Amino acid sequence: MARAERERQMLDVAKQVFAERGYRAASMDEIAERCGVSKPMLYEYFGSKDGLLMAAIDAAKAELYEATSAAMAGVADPHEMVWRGMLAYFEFMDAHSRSFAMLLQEPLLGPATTGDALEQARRQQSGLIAPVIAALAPGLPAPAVEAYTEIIIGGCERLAVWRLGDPGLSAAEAARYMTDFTWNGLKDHLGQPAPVPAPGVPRSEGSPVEEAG
Amino acid sequence: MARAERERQMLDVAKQVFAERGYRAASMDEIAERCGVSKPMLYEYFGSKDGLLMAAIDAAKAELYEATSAAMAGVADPHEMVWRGMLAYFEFMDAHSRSFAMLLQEPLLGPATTGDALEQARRQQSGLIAPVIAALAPGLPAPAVEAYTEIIIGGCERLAVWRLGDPGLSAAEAARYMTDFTWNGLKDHLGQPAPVPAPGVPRSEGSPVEEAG
DNA sequence: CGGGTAAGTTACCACGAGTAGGTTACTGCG
DNA sequence: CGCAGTAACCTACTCGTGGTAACTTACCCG
Repeated sequence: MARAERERQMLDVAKQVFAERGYRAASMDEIAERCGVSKPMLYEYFGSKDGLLMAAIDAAKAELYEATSAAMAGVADPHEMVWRGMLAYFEFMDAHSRSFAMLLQEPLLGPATTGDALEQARRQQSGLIAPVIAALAPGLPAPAVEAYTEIIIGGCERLAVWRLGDPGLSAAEAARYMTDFTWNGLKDHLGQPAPVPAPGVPRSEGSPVEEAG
Repeated sequence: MARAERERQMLDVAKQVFAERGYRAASMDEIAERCGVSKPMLYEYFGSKDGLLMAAIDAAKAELYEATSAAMAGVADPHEMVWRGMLAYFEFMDAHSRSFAMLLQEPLLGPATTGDALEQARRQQSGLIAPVIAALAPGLPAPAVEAYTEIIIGGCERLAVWRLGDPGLSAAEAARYMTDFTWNGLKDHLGQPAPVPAPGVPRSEGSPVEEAG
């Protein structure tokens, strides 16, 4: 089998196995076996288990970037642009939930480089978002633009992960909440301040500080 | 040495080693050695490497909860309350950056359960935030409150991680951006829509889709 | 002193990442 | 045709590290 073809096949199988088992529990032996190939071939093509993961992330990153930027391209109204981008983002997460759940949800494993790879993906997203914000709020200083961009990205990620465990929120609804919050914050919803229950007091489920041990 | 004392010592050493090496690269042998104890003792006390990590996370979680809830307790004004909570959060991250960087930044490792543990920590935070939002915006439907809460948590995390690589943003500034964004979104900053550069066109660093291979 | 228990140890196993070195098979060339 | 070179590929191994079984010491209590 030709190199390019094998490489593609290996990547597909790897993505699948990683999604099924999680990165750590996935074994190179299994991936190799499912490819109908022996382990050293994987190392020939990807160098290491981390390398294989990185390649999978890079591929996903490219797909995500393509999906979101395509959705935003050619839209004139910035409000609409953000909406389209957000919607594309959440729909992409729906379509690839299995693999992205692994990336965003299961924390900590990583090859140190994995974090960097995800960080790169975020930089791509911030490259899409920041210009829109800057264009919308010309008076906003650059650091604020950057900070808001990060906040938006974090909000998107969190909402995406949260949605994995709660099927009651469609991609469109998530995108709507996100855009709404981005534009208005809480401002549009403010009523007269009601009393806020004091934190730190034991609640019905018991104090969370205690339940740790 | 008494059990409680040993346990505490082991936890301290483990946190340190995890922070130094990262979870994956940290070996149980090294942790044991640095404790001046043999490996099976670690297993006696924590069951597994994951268990040890979980214990460390639980401890950090409790500390974080305590710090933020203490900062918010006894404050009457909700606006002020959010500000205090955010500030406490970012200051906590400053103080514990090494360990929390590992938790939030390095993605993927995990024991499947680690993700759950972090999720629990987020639930604690959402337990602090959601009531404030609900109190502030009495008309806001519950699902929206939940969604906004997640967005805020995600924004905080992202900003915290981002700050790790960019020392130019103080905890107070981060907290200010976060509260400002939470209250106003972009609304307060909107100018007349300027033209937004179209996404998807190659930029100076080259197309990110290409740079993957 | 003797028994029970809790802290602690050595010496091991299993499993999975990564590698050395050899084998097949196809291509191009005299 | 026969031979060299090369590229895909495999068997069989090493080694680090998580995890465990079985034994040893030391203390407390009657």
